[in-house]
Amino acid sequence: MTMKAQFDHFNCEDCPIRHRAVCARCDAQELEQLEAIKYYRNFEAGQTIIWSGDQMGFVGSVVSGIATLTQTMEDGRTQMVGLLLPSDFVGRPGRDAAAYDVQATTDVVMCCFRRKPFESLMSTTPHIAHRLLQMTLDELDAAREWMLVLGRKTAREKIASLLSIIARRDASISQKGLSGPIMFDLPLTREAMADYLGLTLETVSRQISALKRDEVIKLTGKRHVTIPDMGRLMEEAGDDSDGGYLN
Amino acid sequence: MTMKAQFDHFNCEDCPIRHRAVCARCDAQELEQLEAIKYYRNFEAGQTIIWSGDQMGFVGSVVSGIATLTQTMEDGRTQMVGLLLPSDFVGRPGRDAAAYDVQATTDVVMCCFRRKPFESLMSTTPHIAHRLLQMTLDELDAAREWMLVLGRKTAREKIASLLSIIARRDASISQKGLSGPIMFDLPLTREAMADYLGLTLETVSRQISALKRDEVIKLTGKRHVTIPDMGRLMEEAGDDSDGGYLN
DNA sequence: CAGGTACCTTGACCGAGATCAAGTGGAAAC
DNA sequence: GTTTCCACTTGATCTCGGTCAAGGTACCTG
Repeated sequence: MTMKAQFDHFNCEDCPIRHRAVCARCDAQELEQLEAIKYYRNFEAGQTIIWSGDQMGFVGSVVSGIATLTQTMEDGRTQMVGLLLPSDFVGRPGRDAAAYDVQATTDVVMCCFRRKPFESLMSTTPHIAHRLLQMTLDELDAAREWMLVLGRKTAREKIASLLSIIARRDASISQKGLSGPIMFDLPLTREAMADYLGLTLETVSRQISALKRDEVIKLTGKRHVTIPDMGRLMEEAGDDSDGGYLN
Repeated sequence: MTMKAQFDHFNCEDCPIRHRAVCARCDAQELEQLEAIKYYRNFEAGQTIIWSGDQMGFVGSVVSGIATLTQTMEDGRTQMVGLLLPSDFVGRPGRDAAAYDVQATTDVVMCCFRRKPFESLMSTTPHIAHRLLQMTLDELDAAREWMLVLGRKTAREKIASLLSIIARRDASISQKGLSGPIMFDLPLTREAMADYLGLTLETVSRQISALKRDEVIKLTGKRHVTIPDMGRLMEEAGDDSDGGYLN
């Protein structure tokens, strides 16, 4: 309920995702054109932002909060296919109907662009199309890394992989680096983690307990995680722990 | 050994993937610029086209044959993360080192573009960038469908899903439609199917035998498949069998 | 404070798919 | 023709993670 009004409108110049979102490369004049077709929408934790199959009147960016992309089979089995963080893009230009459910896992603010005007803007300003291509290629890489997790990793490795992804993302946002202990809050319930990793929530819970018992992680409450040794966690994830590159 | 010379060079105008590849939208003048930086390369079945980590001097399109994108863990577990068919794009503009292994599963002809010139061409001709965005978005959708298969489907459903993907692709290339029996040759070994689906080759073999026993498919030899009833197969895959849309 | 609810943990048991092992079939090689 | 090899099949057994079930904990609300 609090502080929502501040998002009813603000300038692109002051936008917290200005330098990472689909508009990152736009110049002042292009931003102006975007401003003309944009509007903000707020969603509460748990709310469904888009239902699969819905007509898409808009595309847009996550400004703050975390949302999930999920696919559901007729019998109810669900698989998360995307985790949307601030600056991530929602929707597909040129597509009428949504292909996935989009749900807010925390309170979410979205910067929406009316779809048709956005599409024509895209065809005239290469900066937007080019940035969107770059972001889509990154997402494709992430999806492929995730496929290895889903197809070939054990439950323990899956949990360790998820934790290391979240840890790296947090480190990259907060600019803290990966040496020394890392702390963060899990933005997902056990069930959402299970849907992410192709597991059941019971298995997620058991493996988190096991990693805690083995001192790979520390837990404060149920959501606050401390990682004393990032290298150790990455070994558990089955990843090359040779430092690696920070995106 | 036979008939390779014909691919040493031919005109883009006569190219079998002219209307589907990254160059699909290019006009005559743009094609000319592409011609100047392109060359053909032939690979034999089983050959590795690109090793993960290699410097990428080129990007390109599969002209004919089938290749796979795979990721491998240190202990040897491998997961296929992409199946490359004629017209599919290989490589990522702007990236120096290959992220995945690319292997030819049949004899493959590639149309390669030297990377640096291709990148600068891309920034001047929106037709290429736009087509690449479209293809990347399609690949991302395919990857997400695949994530549902890997994370939530049973072994039997996985096999049925793979067969239905191949069947639909063949139908779309040969323009035969999906009513009536469908026939095709499996382009993958049991092991490659296992790597695709996150299974072992033994499980793949058993499930194929089971689908044959239950008359969902017919086998002639080990590779030639006949699908008497596509709706039945899609039920087995756990997909909505409501006809669906053909891409 | 009691009661409810949402989220999480833990235990007991079970089964789908992995693992280990042996055998088959067909095509190329000698 | 037989040897070899590779892709594949099938069987026996094991195990990881799923299923079912019973609490536990923190935070609401009345």
